[in-house]
Amino acid sequence: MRTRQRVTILDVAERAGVHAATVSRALNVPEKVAPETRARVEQAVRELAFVPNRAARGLITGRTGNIAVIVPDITNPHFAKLVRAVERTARDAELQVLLVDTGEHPDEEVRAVRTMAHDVEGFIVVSPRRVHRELGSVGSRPVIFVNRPVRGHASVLLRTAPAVADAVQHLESLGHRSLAYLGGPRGSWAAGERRNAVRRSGRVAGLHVVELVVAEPTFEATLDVVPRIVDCGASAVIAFNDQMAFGVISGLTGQGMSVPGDVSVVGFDDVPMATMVAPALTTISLPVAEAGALAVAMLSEQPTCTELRGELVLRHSTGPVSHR
Amino acid sequence: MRTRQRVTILDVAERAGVHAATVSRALNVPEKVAPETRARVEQAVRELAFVPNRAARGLITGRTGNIAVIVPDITNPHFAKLVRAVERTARDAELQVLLVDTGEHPDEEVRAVRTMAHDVEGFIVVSPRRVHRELGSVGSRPVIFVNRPVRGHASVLLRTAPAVADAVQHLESLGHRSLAYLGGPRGSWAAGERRNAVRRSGRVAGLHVVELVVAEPTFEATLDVVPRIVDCGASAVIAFNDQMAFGVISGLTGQGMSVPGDVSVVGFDDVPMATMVAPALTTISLPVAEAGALAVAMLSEQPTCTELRGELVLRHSTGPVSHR
DNA sequence: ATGAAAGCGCTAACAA
DNA sequence: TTGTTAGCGCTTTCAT
Repeated sequence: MRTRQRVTILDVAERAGVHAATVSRALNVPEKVAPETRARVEQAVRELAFVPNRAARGLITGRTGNIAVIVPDITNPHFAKLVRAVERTARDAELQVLLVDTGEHPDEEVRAVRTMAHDVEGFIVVSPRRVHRELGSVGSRPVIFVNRPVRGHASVLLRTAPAVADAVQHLESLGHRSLAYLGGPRGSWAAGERRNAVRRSGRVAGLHVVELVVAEPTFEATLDVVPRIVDCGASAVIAFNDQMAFGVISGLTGQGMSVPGDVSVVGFDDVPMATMVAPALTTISLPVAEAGALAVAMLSEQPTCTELRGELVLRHSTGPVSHR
Repeated sequence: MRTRQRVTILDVAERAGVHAATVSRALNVPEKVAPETRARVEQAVRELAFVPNRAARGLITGRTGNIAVIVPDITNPHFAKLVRAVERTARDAELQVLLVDTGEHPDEEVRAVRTMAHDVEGFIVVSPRRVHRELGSVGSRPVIFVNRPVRGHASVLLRTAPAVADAVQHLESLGHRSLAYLGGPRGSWAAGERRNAVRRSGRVAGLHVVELVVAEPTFEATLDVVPRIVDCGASAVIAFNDQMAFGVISGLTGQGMSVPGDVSVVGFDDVPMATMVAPALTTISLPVAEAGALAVAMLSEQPTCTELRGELVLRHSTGPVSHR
């Protein structure tokens, strides 16, 4: 027992004394309707508080007015920031956004793209891990990948190499000669890019770089690896993300060491908490909001691969090397 | 130039050698179609990877398969957690979720409810601030309010009174006699509920309670108010949320005071960072995920007002009063 | 148990 | 410039 829509284009047409098609034109191609008629239609629309049914419109035009954004975990401030930018930009373009949180589960991405293909004009997929090969080819809808280059598809990449070079340079100038790098998850494009950047910059700056593997890119998992940082004798640490950097600081201070007194720490992302902890975190800030806005814009353009770059933000978790 | 949908119910019908109506039945009311026919249809569906067009279906049934969730700021971990629960629960019910981030802007709520009424089966509105009176009455779609009771509408409320009583009791037993309460935003239901709870519990426990007003419920704004905490001589602080509690800790330690050595601090929400800071934050944890799941379920029920309760989580930002 | 036909609300050819 | 008509993909009476 469905209730019919309250006010349709026919009601507006009747009230304005014109045909439904004229109402449609007045709304979509106003320049093709006489000013006077248009005014009558517009008034009727206002009086009846008419809102066009997007589903009906989409059925014939193929344009649904929706886009989908697929993220691994909306609870992560990094992704939340991106989604926020996407939503804002989309709204300005009169698009609605469907959110999918995959819970880091790649299969869920495929399912979502499959089932939502009819309902959206495009997908923005943030998929740190390797994507299902099927993903790109499902449906005729454009897919923009964030931080993941995919052959034949558009993507926006957040490059950190220059900022990493700055960070390493910064540490070198503070007298550090040995650096530990805590890597990100295997298969993550960002993890690869950052690792390469650290290696290369370390070589250029003449620093000794020790790479440490962490089970998960989380605060807790990082705690476990802190003893190994101490063992390897590095006086500075770069961590794959801010949560991990917090873990390093927490673990170190828990052992009676001081940051940046004994060890300097650098993160990636610049999450809000970076300014709230003591010491405030030196980190590489990523233009996530720009990336989100850009992704929405790219939905209606030729597929390209665009790059944005992060930058080093100096705060108080880095300082001169200690000579003990 | 629209591209027609690749595979429609007609394609399936043709392949299965039946009428489109039969395919529709096989999919929606399988018991009304012969087992053998059903099997043929199901196979055709699989072979063609047919996915029904929800817009077309919704046009006739009135059920769009979408719900909308409206939050003030997805970037806030508190709301992100709720949205995540909503999305998960919705997916299990084969619903898609449209996300709206109002940026704390009440007008945006009204706009969203207006324009999306056709596209969704219901709204979940998280609106700490007072809602536009118009909001509830727009459209025939159900609206579930989170942390905001609205006459004639369903809501799910997160009660903290019992947990607050526990917290105050806890502080009292640690020897505290004077307590500062940092309130939340005016007009927020949660702010009112928490303030009343603190007042009442303070009275019951025989504590002196000083209420302090903070311009915004943020880390930065809280920093400004820290001197007044020190002035009023309270040995314990309860803050409206965890960000503010972090601000108190940061401001206090910045002045050379220690937490919990000199002052004990309690927050609300139990955001992930609560366990990552030093000292780990004693806070009142809210069942946000449950609230989100419940809200989705309530969408298809009679409007009621359900209450969930938070609970005190003891960590290390509270301790015995110092006698100096 | 299945088919035929109408129609949800809207847009887009084509006429007038 | 406006009206007429057809039809997007699907469900749902009503027949059979």
